[in-house]
Amino acid sequence: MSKKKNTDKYYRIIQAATKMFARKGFYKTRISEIAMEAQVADGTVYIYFDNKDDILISLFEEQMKVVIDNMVGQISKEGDPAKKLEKFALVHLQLIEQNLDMAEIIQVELRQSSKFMKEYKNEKFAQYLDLIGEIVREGQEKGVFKKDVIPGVAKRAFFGALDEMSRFWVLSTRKQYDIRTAAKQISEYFLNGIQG
Amino acid sequence: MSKKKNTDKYYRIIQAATKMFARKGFYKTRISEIAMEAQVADGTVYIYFDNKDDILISLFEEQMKVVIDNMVGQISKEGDPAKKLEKFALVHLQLIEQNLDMAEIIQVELRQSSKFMKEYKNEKFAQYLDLIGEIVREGQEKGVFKKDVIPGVAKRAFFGALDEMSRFWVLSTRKQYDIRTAAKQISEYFLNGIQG
Amino acid sequence: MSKKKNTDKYYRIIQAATKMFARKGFYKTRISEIAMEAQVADGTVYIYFDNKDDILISLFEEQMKVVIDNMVGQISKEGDPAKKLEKFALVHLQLIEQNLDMAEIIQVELRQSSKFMKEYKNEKFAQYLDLIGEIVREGQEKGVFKKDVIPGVAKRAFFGALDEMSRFWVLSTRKQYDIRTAAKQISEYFLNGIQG
Amino acid sequence: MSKKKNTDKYYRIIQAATKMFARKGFYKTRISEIAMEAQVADGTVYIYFDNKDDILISLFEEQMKVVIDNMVGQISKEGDPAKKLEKFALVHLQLIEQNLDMAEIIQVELRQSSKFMKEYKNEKFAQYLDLIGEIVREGQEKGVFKKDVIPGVAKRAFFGALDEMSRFWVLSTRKQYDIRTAAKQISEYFLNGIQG
DNA sequence: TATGAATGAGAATTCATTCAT
DNA sequence: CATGAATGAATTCTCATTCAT
Repeated sequence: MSKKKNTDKYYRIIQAATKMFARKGFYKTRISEIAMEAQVADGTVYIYFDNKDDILISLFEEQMKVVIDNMVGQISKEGDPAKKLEKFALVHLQLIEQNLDMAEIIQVELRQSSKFMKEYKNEKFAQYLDLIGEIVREGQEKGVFKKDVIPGVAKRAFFGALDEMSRFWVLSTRKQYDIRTAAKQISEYFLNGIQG
Repeated sequence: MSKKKNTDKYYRIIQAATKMFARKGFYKTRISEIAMEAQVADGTVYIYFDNKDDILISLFEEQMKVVIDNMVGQISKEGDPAKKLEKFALVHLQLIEQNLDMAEIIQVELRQSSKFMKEYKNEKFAQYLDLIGEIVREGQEKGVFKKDVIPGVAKRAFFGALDEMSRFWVLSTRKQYDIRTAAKQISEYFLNGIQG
Repeated sequence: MSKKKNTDKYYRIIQAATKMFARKGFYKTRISEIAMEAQVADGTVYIYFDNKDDILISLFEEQMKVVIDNMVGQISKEGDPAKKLEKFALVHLQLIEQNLDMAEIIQVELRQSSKFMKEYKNEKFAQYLDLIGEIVREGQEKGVFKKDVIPGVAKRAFFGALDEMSRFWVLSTRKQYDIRTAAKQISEYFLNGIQG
Repeated sequence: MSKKKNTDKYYRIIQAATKMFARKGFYKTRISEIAMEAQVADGTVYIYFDNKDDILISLFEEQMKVVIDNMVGQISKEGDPAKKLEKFALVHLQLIEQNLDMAEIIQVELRQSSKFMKEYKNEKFAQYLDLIGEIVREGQEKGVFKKDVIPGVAKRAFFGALDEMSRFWVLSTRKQYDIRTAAKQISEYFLNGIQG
């Protein structure tokens, strides 16, 4: 009964679910709507996924794989930790912009994951967050970041700042600031503060 | 037909819902569970609220009123914008700590609000966010914050940093850092950056 | 626990119920609506009536008392059975016209009585119907009506003709025929037939 | 989303609903009872019908289609308008007798239709009534019915007479008159009157 | 008597999931 | 593999009725 992956229909369902979850939310989205959007029968969804929860998790992990790989590739090109943080901010916001539906799901639906799926340990997200933690640690080792900065706090603060910014992006219809500006601002705050 | 407010039962239901929504999430919480927790009959819930959505909204607005008043009072005691930001961070995390259930609902359930309640304009949240925006603007006017900081970005970045931090708090069972430390760290990043 | 009758509130509730049942139907009418219309509290309704069914029955019997007395009085003025039938038709339609709400309840809601109130024997209605039966019998005895007419069939046929006519009246917004015309036509059909 | 018709289950549900509505009335009948009677799951009912109202309407229209076709066929065999009326009376009562459940629903439940279904325009019934109106008009044209008879009144009077008669039939447990007698009597009243 | 807040049994409807074809 | 009709458990909300004040 193991589910088939990496097939055309599997991805069509993932795509359809991404779209529908983003539009209507996880709970308000019907399996039949996903099936219709994916142009398959309702029952077919259950050939590829165990249940509704499984669609959400799969969708998330599938995309985070890509996102993390992408991010790791981009960051590793930079040597300087400060540049790496700047790059992270930019790439993060760009990824959001390129995949608004996915971004909305991560921000809105997946927050609930701890509630509705007790067993789901969101490792992919921890991994993503740690990319920031690693940069901070590296900066401290190289002596360019303050020693008293706590990486576990800093990574959350930095990610949170980006995340809140992107929520605004996702939800607002007309974008007031361009991505480069926002990314630049946020990394600047973190690196040098707003105090002048 | 207008619903009774400011009565004992009204607040008992709000309390019960806060607890249950935090534990099980909005969708997984049954009206009957809220009623039982509040020690009223199922039908009684509908004397005080229009429907399940109304409970969530009411609960949120009721608490935000208190939170905003509280925060405004605390900040106004400080004269220096930098001190105000520090204070905001500390008070925010303290409020979270004192009301973990409410915090969880705001962070997890209310994010969905834009999905399941198209009409609900979350003005209280915008108001709260603007408290930060105002501090930033004030700091710029006083010449203590950099001129090129965009208040609309900074307020989100700062709130996001605190919010992500507190999510970690809310969700993790054992607290690794104390609140004062976290608040101090985050405001320090924003004021002076992590670069040293 | 016997219910008080013949009081101001009792009649106000009867009036309110008549209006609401006619507008919305028995099942769709809420006790609270009747109470509001009667300007009494919900609980007060139960001081005067046992339950919702009891309101419908009381309302019906209360009005039929008046209707039957009225009809008996009017008919007894006529000596000729044919004239009596004519009179019956006219008075019936006039009563309907004067009390459209009541008419609607009799025609629509009370038809259901045998369904929702197994125990309710609609004696008042049988009594009303028998007024016609009596006229027929009298006419036969006097030798003015055909001997082979079965009074039990004739009374139903005559009443049914009037009733269907008045349903049309009650339900249609603009009246196409005046009452005297309709009453005259119907009694004419019965007395002399449409064949000519 | 469009409902399936003309399937085995569709008709089984119609049959079950006809039976239950006739026995207990529309409001007192539970969907679960209809489902059980039809030997399908509760949810299955909603595959074939939008809601409870829709069952009642569908049931009625489905049967009226048959009744009207049947009646038209029978009447057209007669040439003489008087014979046609006689035939109408007989066939109407026979149809009632053959389908007591349906008859009860039409007489009792559907009277409420104008109340609980504001939008439902009972066209099938108007059509049925007009069969009588047409016969009357035809009779007048052929010079066998009086000129001053108003077809719109006569059709209601004739139908009402039959309808009231059949209500008696439907509701009474033991039948006192046979159908042919009743039909003969009623059409005789209309054609030649009871006056002799 | 009169009130109206509270009750809680009850019912329509939904929708994730299954499984015969 | 794919289908989609069928299932039936589950849940919100209603409203007649009660009863403490």
